[in-house]
Amino acid sequence: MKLVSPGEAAANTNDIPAEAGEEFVRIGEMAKKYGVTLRTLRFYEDKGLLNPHRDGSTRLYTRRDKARLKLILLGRKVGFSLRDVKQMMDLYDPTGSNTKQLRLALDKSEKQLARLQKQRALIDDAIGELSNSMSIVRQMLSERTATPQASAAG
Amino acid sequence: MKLVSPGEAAANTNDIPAEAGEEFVRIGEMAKKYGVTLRTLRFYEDKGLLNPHRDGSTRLYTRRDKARLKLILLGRKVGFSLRDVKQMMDLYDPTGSNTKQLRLALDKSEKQLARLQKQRALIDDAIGELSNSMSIVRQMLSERTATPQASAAG
DNA sequence: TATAGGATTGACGTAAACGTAAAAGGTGCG
DNA sequence: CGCACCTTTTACGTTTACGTCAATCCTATA
Repeated sequence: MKLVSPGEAAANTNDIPAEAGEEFVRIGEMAKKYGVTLRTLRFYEDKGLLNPHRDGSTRLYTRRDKARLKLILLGRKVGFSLRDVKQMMDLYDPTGSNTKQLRLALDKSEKQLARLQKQRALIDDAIGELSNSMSIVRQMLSERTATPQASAAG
Repeated sequence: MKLVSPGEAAANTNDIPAEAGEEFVRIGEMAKKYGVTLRTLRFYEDKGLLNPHRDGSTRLYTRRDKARLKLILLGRKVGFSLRDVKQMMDLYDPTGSNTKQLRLALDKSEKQLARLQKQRALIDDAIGELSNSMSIVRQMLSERTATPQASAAG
């Protein structure tokens, strides 16, 4: 059932050669492993962020895809758009020093950091205003609740 | 040109009676005054958040509309959706104590406060991860930049 | 063989808050 | 008179990251 059943790697209908460490997983497992939906994985592929192999029409993900997905998820976590992530990933060259990629990443990161800090400021601001309003509302409510003492009760 | 020109309120083509304090402004002024676009004001009206009077087809905003708009903008600032804002506003009753309205507002505010705090936590998290990644990238870049010392320069 | 469980592609739907274009009417000024 | 400027309504477009069918296919299993 599972292509990467723990310990066994033979007697499979598919022709996938279990060449030392070449572990393929299908979309369902991949999704569970990283806590995303199938739709998400297909979407990322559609956007050019992933490029799983195919067995016929079935997607097969290798550890390369896993590494890429990890990067995507990290990128999303820190607030990059998928476009940004793709732009950075597209610069990756396994044969070079990737200086350009690193510089772009650093550049984008600095900007993103600034955005995050601004966002935090906005949120702090909002929290302040909201707390303020809440205390006022509480005040108004307590006035409506605790005054039947002076006026005629009822 | 302006319906509420400073000091003068007569000699106007429109039949708007300048009855003590009843100041009407048209959409353009209203927009400038609160830093929103015309589209925004029409949109809010379409969503039932505003109900300006009409002179024929021309919208005329009174201070009541201004008060409502202020509330809307405050709501948006603290992160409420327009639906939330409307829901709270719709409970307003000028003849009652508005206890229900206040309770709803307080309830929504508590939830929103929780959301904001969660958001802040996420952002702090993101800032942490991002800073982390950045220092790593900087490290990698400095290794690529500062090593022509050992290898042949170039 | 029937059935359940995965997998595929395609394509419309969703959320929020407007942006923007189009086509037209009203108004004051020179 | 004519033009600039403001306003109107209608309605599709934008953004981002998927959700949610729908129809179909393949495969392992009882």
